[in-house]
Amino acid sequence: MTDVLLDDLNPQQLKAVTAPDGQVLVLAGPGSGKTRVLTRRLAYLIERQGVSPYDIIAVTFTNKAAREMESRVTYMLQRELEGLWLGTFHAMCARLLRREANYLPYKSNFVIFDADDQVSLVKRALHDLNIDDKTHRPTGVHAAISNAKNELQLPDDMPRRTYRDEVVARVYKRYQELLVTNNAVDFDDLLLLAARLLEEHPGVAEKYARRFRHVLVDEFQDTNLAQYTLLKHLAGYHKNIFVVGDEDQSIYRWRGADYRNVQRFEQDYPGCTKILLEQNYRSTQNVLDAARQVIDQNRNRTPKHLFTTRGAGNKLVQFVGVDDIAEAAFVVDTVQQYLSSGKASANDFAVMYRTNAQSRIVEEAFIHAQIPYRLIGAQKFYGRREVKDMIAFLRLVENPADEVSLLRVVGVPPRGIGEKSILALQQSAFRAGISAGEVLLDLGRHGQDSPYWQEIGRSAALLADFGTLLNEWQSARDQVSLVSLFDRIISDTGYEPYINDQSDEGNDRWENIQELRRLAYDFQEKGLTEFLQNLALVSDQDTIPSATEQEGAARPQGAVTLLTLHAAKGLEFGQVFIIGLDEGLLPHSRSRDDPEEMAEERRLFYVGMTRAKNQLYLLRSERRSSFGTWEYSEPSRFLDDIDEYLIINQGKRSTSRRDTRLEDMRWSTTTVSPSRRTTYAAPAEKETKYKAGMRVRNASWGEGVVLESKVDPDGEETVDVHFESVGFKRLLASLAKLEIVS
DNA sequence: TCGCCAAGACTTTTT
DNA sequence: GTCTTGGCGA
Repeated sequence: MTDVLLDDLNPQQLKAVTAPDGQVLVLAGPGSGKTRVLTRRLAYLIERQGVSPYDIIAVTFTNKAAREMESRVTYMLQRELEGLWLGTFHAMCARLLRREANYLPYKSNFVIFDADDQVSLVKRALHDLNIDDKTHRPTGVHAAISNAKNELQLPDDMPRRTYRDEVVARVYKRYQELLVTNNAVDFDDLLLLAARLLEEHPGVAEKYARRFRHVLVDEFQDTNLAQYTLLKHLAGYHKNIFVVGDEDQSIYRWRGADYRNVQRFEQDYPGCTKILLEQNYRSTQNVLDAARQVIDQNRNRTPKHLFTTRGAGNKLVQFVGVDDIAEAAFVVDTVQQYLSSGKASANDFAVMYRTNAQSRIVEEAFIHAQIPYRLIGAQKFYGRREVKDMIAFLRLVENPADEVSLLRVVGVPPRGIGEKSILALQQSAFRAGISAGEVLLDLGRHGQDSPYWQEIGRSAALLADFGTLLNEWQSARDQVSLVSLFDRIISDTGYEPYINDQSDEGNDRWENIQELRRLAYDFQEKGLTEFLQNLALVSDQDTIPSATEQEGAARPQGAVTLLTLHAAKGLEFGQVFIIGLDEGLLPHSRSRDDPEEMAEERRLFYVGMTRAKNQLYLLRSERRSSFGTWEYSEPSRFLDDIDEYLIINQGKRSTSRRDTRLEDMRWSTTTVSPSRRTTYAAPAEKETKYKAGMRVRNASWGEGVVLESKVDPDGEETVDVHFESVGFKRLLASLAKLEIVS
């Protein structure tokens, strides 16, 4: 009798999945089956313990994790999970707050402000308080407010030890007032308001605590105080809380995450069951050993001994480029070698870096080599101006009080409404004690009969026109589908000709609008409110296809993934390149003076290393371009922690800038054929450069014997070599840099 | 009111 | 080097 739910679990996993009621702390090393344990636990509770999905809440940090968990459990149990609360912390809090909005100064259809909105609101607050935004930069003040919120502090709770504190507290207060008038909450508010709601209204807290017989939490090490408090309340009655995490993978300290919540958990629940998952199913032992040598330098953690049955595997490869271009060239050449030998497909590779700025040079190198790649993060889609415009229109329809959105689109496309008109509108709204949006709607409805028409004066007609549009959209919202509303807005505003000037960029912008429209299509039934919430709470992170999605026929050859170390958490790749292992970059210079920050940099490196299944490449370069000049750096201190016997040093290579420029010129010609890929190739002679029996040397694999060499019609020479170190390899002569020994 | 141009800032990570 | 912001002229 087989048991699909439990049979394939190792003893520790089994113990976790089938743990009795109470508090369970699962410390799961990288690749130890953390997600599997969590999903099986959920399935186990429902299927074997007879717990109704309605009585369970499961929280994650990303939408992707939530989706994956849901689909796996649904598949496993072959049933829908009616009533289950499963989603990100932010989404679960939004759901709670919308339900309990009568306890809050918000209407239940509040909108969620993203980072940009938040900063512009801080700007507004600074302006209102006559504070100079040069000495107190909006982003900095916002960060301080955000930190306070993560610590559950309201303006009056904040310490005021310096003048700066004083300013921040005042701005925070004003900022919060503005949010209320906009009927908007920010990311941090979702957590803060939910936590405080439960704290201040025991009746509400009890309602949810009684309902949720089981609380499940993913990535527990990344919780902040607000989240921890929230969980405590949610699990306050039944006290069945199952958390999974790994202190060593806590990389969101700057967002308020406190890995010590793991220790706090043990103190708060002395009777909790603690389970360590140490068997790794992902990497080779060499990768694990190296990663352990790095992470063992950190203190205040539960030591783990990760092991695998996969064997030692290859050693790590280290490479030092003379500059960042050589560094990128090494990555691309190496990938190229794998691809042409057919040993791997492009989606087996990932290039990871500390800062987004590092991606550009790697991107260029991949473009030149014509290897498809996929860039994760860096605000690719949702940060686009046209996308934000459209979202702002929709948000305005949903919530006319949203002045940030109103100001964004009132003059888009230009319709004769400028600074003066806006000021008149705002003053009029202020006098009437209502929002600017409401004044606009009234102007639209009543035209010259509106009480505001007179006092606004000259621009009233233009404002009224826009108000009319807004009114029409609002009624369309209730009558037609979301996508129809979307189309209405575009045609009413003449948005298409405005952004699409038929240039490449214009078409690109229009494409983005179409993409957003496709997303709206998925919310035809759920409606505008849900759509907007989803837009606010998804990130580009969530666009990373999961392993199962990747295997689909959609991408036959796949693409190399380029992503930050932060974005890499939870993913795995056959071959991983970590670039920029320089002091100042990894660890980042901003972390130099703070031991806690430094420890986090180390964890970040650890997270990156443990993404590798088969091969890990560690790269740095002696100098890299920054702003236009060269910056020189020392090797990262983290490299010193890895024993030499685990590393093969590939030495240096000097792909000079001149080479790349030459490449540029070739690629800019009009025709691009696949054979052009071989620009590095030796002169097109039919004769092979390498002959069977020759002894050759290669920087990575040392010496070997040529077995066979052939030139294809493109002039590309393929050499088969048997190396003493690694055995048979098929190489492109143009890329392999083989040196003839005899 | 709008669009263009120049100066300045920017690079840590993001739900 | 590139993107954003702000100032100025039409």
